[in-house]
Amino acid sequence: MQLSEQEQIRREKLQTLRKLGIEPYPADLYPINAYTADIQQDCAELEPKQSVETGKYSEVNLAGRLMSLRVQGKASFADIQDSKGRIQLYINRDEVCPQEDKTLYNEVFKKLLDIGDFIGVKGFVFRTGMGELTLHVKEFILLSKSLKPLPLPKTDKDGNIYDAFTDPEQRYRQRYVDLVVNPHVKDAFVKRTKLMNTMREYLNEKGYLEVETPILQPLYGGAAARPFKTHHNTLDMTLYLRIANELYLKRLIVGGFEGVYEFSKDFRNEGMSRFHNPEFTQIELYVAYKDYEWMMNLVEEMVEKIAINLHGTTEVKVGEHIINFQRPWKRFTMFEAIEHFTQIDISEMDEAQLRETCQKLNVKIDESMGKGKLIDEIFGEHCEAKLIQPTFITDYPVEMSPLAKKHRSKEGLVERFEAICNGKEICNSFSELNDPIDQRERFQEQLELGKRGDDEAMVLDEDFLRALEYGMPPTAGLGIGIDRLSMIMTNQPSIQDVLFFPQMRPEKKPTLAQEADYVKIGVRAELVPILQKLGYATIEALQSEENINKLFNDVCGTRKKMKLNDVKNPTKEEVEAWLSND
RNA sequence: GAUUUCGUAGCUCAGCUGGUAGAGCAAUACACUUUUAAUGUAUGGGUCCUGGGUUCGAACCCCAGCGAAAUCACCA
Repeated sequence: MQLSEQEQIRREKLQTLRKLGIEPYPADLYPINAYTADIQQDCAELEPKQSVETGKYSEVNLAGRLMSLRVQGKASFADIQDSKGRIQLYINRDEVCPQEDKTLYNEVFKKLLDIGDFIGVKGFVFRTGMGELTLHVKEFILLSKSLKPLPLPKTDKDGNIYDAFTDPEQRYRQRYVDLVVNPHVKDAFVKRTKLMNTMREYLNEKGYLEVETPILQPLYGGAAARPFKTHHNTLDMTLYLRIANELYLKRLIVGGFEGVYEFSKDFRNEGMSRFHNPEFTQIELYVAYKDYEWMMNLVEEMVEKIAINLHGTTEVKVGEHIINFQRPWKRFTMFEAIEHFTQIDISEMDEAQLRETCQKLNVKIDESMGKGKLIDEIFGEHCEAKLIQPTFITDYPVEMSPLAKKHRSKEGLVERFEAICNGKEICNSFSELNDPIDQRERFQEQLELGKRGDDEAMVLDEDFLRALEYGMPPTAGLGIGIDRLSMIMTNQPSIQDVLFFPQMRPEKKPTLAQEADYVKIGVRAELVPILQKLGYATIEALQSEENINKLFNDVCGTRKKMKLNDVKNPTKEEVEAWLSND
């Protein structure tokens, strides 16, 4: 691998440090007694030019990454960044080097440290004449040397950011760098975890059990989606990565648990977009003896609580909108919503009339779509995006909800709701179908849809039906997309901003030849850097060079250019030998 | 999967009509004891994404490929 000039310089510094008897990667632990953010908070009242003389902040031990270095002769300023924030350091030559020998300051600090290095510092807190809260350093130690330069955004006093590290590809591929140089990125992830913790606490308090169910499933089910397929060697059988855990959690309700939930990584083999990652997280919750009306109240309460825990208020800014999660949320039946946005009442229509309506409304349809799918398309096309404030949509057509219980009073519908927020579904819930005979028929209808060409139709799960036949109590079920909800709660426009490591195409690695590969065809090891410099990164590239004279001249010229005076030029016969293929 | 846009130094980006590759930050050297986007002076740093083509000459025009983003389709 060709190193950039800056990377080479840092490697040389590494050697110089070792020569000075300083280990750049020491093994000992480093004791810490304070964090930058706490100092900023606790010493906010300190006046300019005043120091903390007693207590914790008169003897601070901090550790973190060096993020800025402003050398000013015998004194220097630097910024250190730890897990909680940043603080300025003041380093005076004669204080860190009280003896004659000033190497530690002049050489180690000024020349051998780089931005990105981890250091530990000891000192006291004071405020400079310029008003900056600062740690006056008495001692420092290198904890870990950084060999690659960080992309370094700068912020001026008005808060304008320059040279920000913004390229999405690099940010997602090298999230570690993104997190170091873009502090707000960290914030979104902290909020995401807080969101999940809020849910967990809320559900635990109600006495529901957090459980784990299989990710590798012999039959995938519980949702309409294409799965990932894998293979188990010993059993010699196909397994699927789960697309949902619904059917397993319901088996647990059959088994006698009153409430179970799982934060479940699910996998769907479909397109990617800023709303879709192949693996994503859902929470699913099932509670016995409840119905979907009850579940709606739970969702409202839980999500309102999340907003308050994360933001201290029910109002959350999302893009252009302020979304208010305060209870109660608006409720629409699906037919009401469609009528509200299109002025068309479709509640009494048959399939043919629905097709006609779709055409009138410019909704794209195809032959495989049944009645339920048609209604869903109209809703998706004309209603969903317009629902910004959290809204419950209730009572879905039975055809698109094969696991939901038939509506207690409305023919052709099921007891199901979704919560829509910022134009996107954030949860899906229903009174669970617990009539095993009805459930079998619904699976069979799915098989029919599959035959009509719907490649996301569900498969029939005999074991699940057997479980239902033993009896499942009336149950309310819920699924909430954690990633989607996190996007809203942290005001991020893309799912990749709430996933640490979003799925990406593999980085293309040019298959660079190793030194040994060059040596194998007769190149002296000391000449390898020259060939790499010339751009012959692979043996093939080298051997496909037809002009021996040119190669010979280039090598000799480059040797001179790189000032490799100790390296002997190859003879022309030598060069010729590299290119002969044997 | 389709369309559009983008790919130039470690980072952010200029680069005119095709004519020797540029800036700021970062790096290196020197100066500087409270600076803060520190400053001043000097220096080094490039597979212009890859491969073809057109041309006397390509970062620039054409074709193909790779990667990314946005929009759309499928989906949560």
